[in-house]
Amino acid sequence: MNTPYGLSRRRLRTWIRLLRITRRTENHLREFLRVNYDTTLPRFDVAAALYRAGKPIKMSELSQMLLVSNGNATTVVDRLEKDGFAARKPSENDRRVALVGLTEAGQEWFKDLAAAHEAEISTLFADLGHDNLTVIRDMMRRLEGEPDEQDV
Amino acid sequence: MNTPYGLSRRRLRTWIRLLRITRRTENHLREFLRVNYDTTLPRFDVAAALYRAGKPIKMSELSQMLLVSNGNATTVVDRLEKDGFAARKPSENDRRVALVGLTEAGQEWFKDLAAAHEAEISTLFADLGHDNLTVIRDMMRRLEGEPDEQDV
DNA sequence: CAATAACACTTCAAGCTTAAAAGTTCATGC
DNA sequence: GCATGAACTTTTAAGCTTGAAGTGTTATTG
Repeated sequence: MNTPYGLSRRRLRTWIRLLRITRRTENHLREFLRVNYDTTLPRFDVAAALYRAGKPIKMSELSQMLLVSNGNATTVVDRLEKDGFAARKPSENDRRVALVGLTEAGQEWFKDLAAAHEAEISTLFADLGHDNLTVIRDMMRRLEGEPDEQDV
Repeated sequence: MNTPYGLSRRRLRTWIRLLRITRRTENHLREFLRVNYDTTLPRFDVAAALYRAGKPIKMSELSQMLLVSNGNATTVVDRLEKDGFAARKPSENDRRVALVGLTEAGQEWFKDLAAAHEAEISTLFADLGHDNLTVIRDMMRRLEGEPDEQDV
C-alpha cells in the first residue's frame, strides 16, 4: 500500500515537517548571526525588508511584509534606530505616517550581512539543485494560491 | 532562459518562501487557537509533544523535540501545570531529571484540540493532494538529509 | 574516595511578540 | 464646518524565547 494515511493526516504531517525544517534553519541562522555578527534575526529581517524596498516605507508596510504585528515593528525599528542603522521621518503628505529606511551606515552594515546570509543558506540547502528548487517553488506557489508560472 | 538566477540565489528565495508560508500558517493557527480555544501555539506544541510521547518524558527531551531552549520548556510547562493540564514528577533513577506528562484533564483537553487542529491544517493545505504531498515529503526529506523511502 | 567534569533543570536579564487600548491625523457625509 | 468613523502608529500588559548563570545530581578519574 502506497498511502496508508488519509489526506488530512498527511497534510498534518507535511505541516509538521515544514515547521521542523523552518525552526531548524532559523535556529542555525540565529546562532550564525549572533556569533559572527553580534546581531539578531528580527533585526536582520527588518533590515532586509528595508534594504529590499530601496526607499523609506511606512511602518505598516514593513509589518505586513514581515507578517508581524505593528507593535513588533515599532520596537525592532526602535532598536535599529538606536544602533544608527535605521531612521524614521514623518511623511509630508500624511502626518499619521512614519517612513522608515536604512541609514548609510545601515546599508553598509547590511551589505556584508546579506552576502554572508545568502552563503549560509546556500550551505544549508546544499542538497537542493536546480531541479529540486523548481519542484519546491511550484509546490510553494500552489500553497500560496499563485498560478503556476515559468522562470525563477 | 529557464533559470535566470544562480543556485545560491534560488536557494535563498526558496528559504524566504518557506519562511513566509510557515509564518502565515502559524499566524492563522495562533488566531484559530486563541479565538476558538482560548489557548496559545506554544502550549499546543508542548501538549502535542507530550500526547504523542504517550508517557512522561524528560524536560530536555521535550525541548529537543520542539527545538526550543531548556528555559523555554520550563516556563511553558509551568503554565500548563498551572492550568492543570501537565504534571511533573521526579525520576526515581536520576534525581536530576524531571519527568513531565499530560494529566487526565490535559489529555481530554488536547484530544478535541488535536482534531480541530488537524482539520484546520487540512483546510489550509487543501490545494495539496496525495501526489503533491508525496513530492513535498521527498523534498523535505532531502533537506533533512534523510534517505528516500517509500510510504508516507 | 575526593576532586573534577558532565549533566539536568531552573532562574535571570534582555529581547521578541502579540492583542488590545490609546493617541493622532485624515476622510466622509451631513 | 463638524461630527463620525477610518487609518496609522505607539504604548501597554502579558506571554514567549533565548543565552548564560546558578543549583543540585551523577559520572569520571586520578
